[in-house]
Amino acid sequence: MRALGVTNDTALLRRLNTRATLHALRQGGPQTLTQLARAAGLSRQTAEVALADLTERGLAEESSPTEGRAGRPARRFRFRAEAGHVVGLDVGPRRILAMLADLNGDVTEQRWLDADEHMPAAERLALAERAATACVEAAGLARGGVWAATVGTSGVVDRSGRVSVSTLIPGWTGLDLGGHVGRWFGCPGFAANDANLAAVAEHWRGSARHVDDLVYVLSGYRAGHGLLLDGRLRTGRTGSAGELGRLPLAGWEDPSVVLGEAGRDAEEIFQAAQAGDEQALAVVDRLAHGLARGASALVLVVDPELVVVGGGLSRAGEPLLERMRAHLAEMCLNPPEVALSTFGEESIALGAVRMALDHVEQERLGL
Amino acid sequence: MRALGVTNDTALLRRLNTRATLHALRQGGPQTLTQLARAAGLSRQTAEVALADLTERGLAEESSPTEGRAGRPARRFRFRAEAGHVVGLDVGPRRILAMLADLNGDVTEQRWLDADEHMPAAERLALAERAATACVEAAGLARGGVWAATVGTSGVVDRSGRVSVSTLIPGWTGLDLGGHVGRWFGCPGFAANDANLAAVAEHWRGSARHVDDLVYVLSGYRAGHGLLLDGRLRTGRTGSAGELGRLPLAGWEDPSVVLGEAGRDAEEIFQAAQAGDEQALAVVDRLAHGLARGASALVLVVDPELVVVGGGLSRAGEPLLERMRAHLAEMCLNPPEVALSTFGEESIALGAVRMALDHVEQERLGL
DNA sequence: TCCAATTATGAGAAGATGCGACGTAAAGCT
DNA sequence: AGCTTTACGTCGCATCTTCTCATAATTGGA
Repeated sequence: MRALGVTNDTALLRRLNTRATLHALRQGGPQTLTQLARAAGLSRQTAEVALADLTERGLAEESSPTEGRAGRPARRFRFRAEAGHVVGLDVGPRRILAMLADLNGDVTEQRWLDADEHMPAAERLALAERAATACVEAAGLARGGVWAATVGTSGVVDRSGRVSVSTLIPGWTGLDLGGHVGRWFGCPGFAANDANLAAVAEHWRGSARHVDDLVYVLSGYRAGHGLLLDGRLRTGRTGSAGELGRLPLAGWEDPSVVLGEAGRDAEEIFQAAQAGDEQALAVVDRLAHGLARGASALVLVVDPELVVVGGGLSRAGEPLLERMRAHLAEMCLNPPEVALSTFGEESIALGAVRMALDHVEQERLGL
Repeated sequence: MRALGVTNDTALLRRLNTRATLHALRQGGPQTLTQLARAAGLSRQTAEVALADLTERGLAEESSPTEGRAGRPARRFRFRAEAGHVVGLDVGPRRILAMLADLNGDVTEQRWLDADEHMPAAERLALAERAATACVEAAGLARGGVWAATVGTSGVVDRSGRVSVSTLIPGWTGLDLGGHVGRWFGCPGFAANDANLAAVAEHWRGSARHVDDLVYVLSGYRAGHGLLLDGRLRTGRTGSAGELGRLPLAGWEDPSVVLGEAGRDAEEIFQAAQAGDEQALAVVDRLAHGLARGASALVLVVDPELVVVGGGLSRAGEPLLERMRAHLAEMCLNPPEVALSTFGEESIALGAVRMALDHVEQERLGL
């Protein structure tokens, strides 16, 4: 029970109202003083004071004085999204993606780099740093221009940003990933599980925009489940929430085995299935069954509104979804909606950006 | 995004400070003005104003003027827990328990009534109302003295307090349980799943007091799982979170079948197991295995800190826990702690009390 | 070109709240 | 009875918000 009796003087009011003004400014784009005051639920004078404060902190700026309407031209303000930036990284077994985004979360730079599955940890880290600094330099940011950074990776990542279990990436287990990335830019650094970050991205701007309880199924080469409840990430005590590896689910089939038995290239099967090929559809059905088995455990446990399917198998598209819906309907009392991931391969880095922004908004913007 | 720009004037400060004062008053018991001010982080004057407000609302009272210390006697204030009451009910297939509690959550009246498994819904409801009103009348409460009421029952209960699925109680499906109990006392009425309420009770005052992420396993005649994350109940979109009934878990055994095969009375087996009887221990191990199977799904999905075991099988005590720990350790990467329920048969009604209090604290006390 | 209409600004007054300081009251102790 | 101790109560001041009203800067039409 904190945040109650810390400083309930008028300074708190001021902070609250500045926060409300900043929120209104970020939500509604460039606005006049009067519009901002109305949006924030404040008087014009109060909004003005708040904006003076924000301007001094570099977060707001008075912009183009007017546009063609009757009456005295209104003062317009805009949010200075370029006042700070965050870095989001996806460090996978085979590829690395770095993104640089401004305070609006708009991605201004991004770099893909290829990695090797067997690459040692130090080399992979160096590659990730190169991808990230390339973005930062391309944007011409000064030292201290990165306010927070987050890495997403496969494996179990604990609250402190340390990888506690990683089976896919050599030398990864025990690595303080969050600490490393923070040191690169002299800013707070975080790390999280890839499926969890993908879930965050979908909730932020993707298929799960209007949903607060969702399960993300990362299928394919990297597998895992992400869990968002009440709009917040659930990683569990040790960060291993959603790691179903050892749950003895009856009748589960490994996707790679299924695809192996099919004897055709995955992409080929997916296209054939979308064209209506019976044999390919049967393969997709078996894949869907496997995904639904895993997802059903999460669905039965948390009863979410939506299941978002991402990762390699999601390239099978609508036929896969349709079969997953059917299988989930058999396995669950109240089957949730099922949707495809919006962002595909970029979702993990995008979720990392969002997580870094969460920190910035809370700590530096005081939101 | 609300609660930002609603009324950020000084009245908000006042509400916040009154809230802080009330919080300090409830936490620390009867205290002097100065102590209260310090605990709430306010000046004495501000605390005084807040207390005047609370006194007017009947929530605080100036009590015994002094005790034997040097100096001018301090004014002492106490929280008037008797200003309001809540009702918590446990309506099960065979028994009904009603509790009346004051604003501190202290149970002042309680009544058990026997029901029959085959009793029609209307009759069961009438019995529940009788149990509850008996408590209210015994306490001599005036009309309007009950500020909120909650019922716990087996089955799936949705957010609105309606029973959407009930297999154990005839006529229960579709019943607006929350609405009924609210109408009895002319107050807000709520209903929730029994295992969930038991989890709430354990988190409130039981084995899970110091833990915010927990899974409650209600074992035995009534089965189910309760889920608390971040200290808050997770019921899911439709209220069916934790209903694993249709999860195809390999190697799961029905407890009643296990006990049936054992050929002895359950109570007898539990006692023998606690005395070290090998055969009885084997039965307990099979039961523990079944419970752990179900619990493991929840544990793997949400990675909680603690699993609390309640319900009939929990009477097997420490041997059951010990076996569950062993089985969970096999099934989970990071096995959580396992503990026995503190409250036994009263946990559901107690959780109902707590849920009613949650509503009262939020809506009537403005906490 | 000038004037009315329109819209927003800017300054001042009033109301509410919180806090620090200082004098005062009420007890115990010698 | 007087001193010490502890807490009370009042006063004044600072902060913050809102309301009001006069003023400024445009547009559009006569």
